[in-house]
Amino acid sequence: MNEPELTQLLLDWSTIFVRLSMHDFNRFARGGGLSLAQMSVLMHLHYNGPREVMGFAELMQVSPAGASQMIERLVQSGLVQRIESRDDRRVRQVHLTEQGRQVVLTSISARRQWVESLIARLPDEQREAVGQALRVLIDRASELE
Amino acid sequence: MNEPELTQLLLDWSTIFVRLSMHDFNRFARGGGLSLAQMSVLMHLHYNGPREVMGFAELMQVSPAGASQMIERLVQSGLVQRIESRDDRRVRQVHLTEQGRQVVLTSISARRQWVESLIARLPDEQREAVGQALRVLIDRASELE
DNA sequence: GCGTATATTTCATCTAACTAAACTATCCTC
DNA sequence: GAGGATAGTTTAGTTAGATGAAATATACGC
Repeated sequence: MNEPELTQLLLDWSTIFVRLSMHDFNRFARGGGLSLAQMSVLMHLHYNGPREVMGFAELMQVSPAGASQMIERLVQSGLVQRIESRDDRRVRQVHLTEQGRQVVLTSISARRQWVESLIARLPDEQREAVGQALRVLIDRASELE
Repeated sequence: MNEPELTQLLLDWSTIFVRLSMHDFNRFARGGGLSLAQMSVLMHLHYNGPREVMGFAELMQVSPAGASQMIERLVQSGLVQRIESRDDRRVRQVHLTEQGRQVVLTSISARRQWVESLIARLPDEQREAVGQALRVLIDRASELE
């Protein structure tokens, strides 16, 4: 199998994944009283770890003022907390609170459900191969950045 | 390999995928002058096809009024168009315009880039197995809904 | 120490996004 | 064809999200 074919297969899979995931994302964000932008911040914190306020400004392509206020609203809601950096006291690291983490995990658990039911449909004789393939992808992806 | 192990592997891969994709999403949305909510609508249209205004209200968990206004702003920007349904003249199907489609494709092309560079890192002897595994996942996933 | 650069916040202000309620147009049922 | 249900829009009013400009606190270079 050549590279373009393989690339296309992985993109096809990505399409399916995005289609299934996006619905959950909207549902849990708004269902929990959060805007998409707020949920996006929480997801970033979950997947990429704590980040400075300026980091969010760059990440979300907004002004420092905008980022500061976005974080402030999330602090007010009890979903994140700001922790002063010891190295540089101008900087504040934004962390998920336990409550914030729960919001993210609830949303992600919806994904777990469809992933489980997908795995359950795999024929026994193909499980080993799928497992190996996923391991390879995960290993190689970790070298990407 | 048992189901829980396999589920975990697929979730691990999902985590990597989301982490890599989310950055592009923010960057292209705001870089193109769109809010996350607007980009989300365009993505939905791309991945799931045309949809009625009421469909968006349910999907995004907003009131019919909110959905109507959101679509109106996108129409004003030239990214989507409303087409009256022939069957039921109360209904208007929302479609991507060519311009809207380009916005989505530009954002998605960022993913193509990292997918290509990931595939390029796969050892030759594992390509066949990865290709097979992806085909299996894609086939089974299409049975999910 | 002094001047400059950086991280963040605050303020005034504008637009986006949302809701409830009232309204229009169309469909469906009996 | 009258009455009620459904799809969507409009309006008035609220909150979130954005900006630029000014303020504060801290760090860094010389």
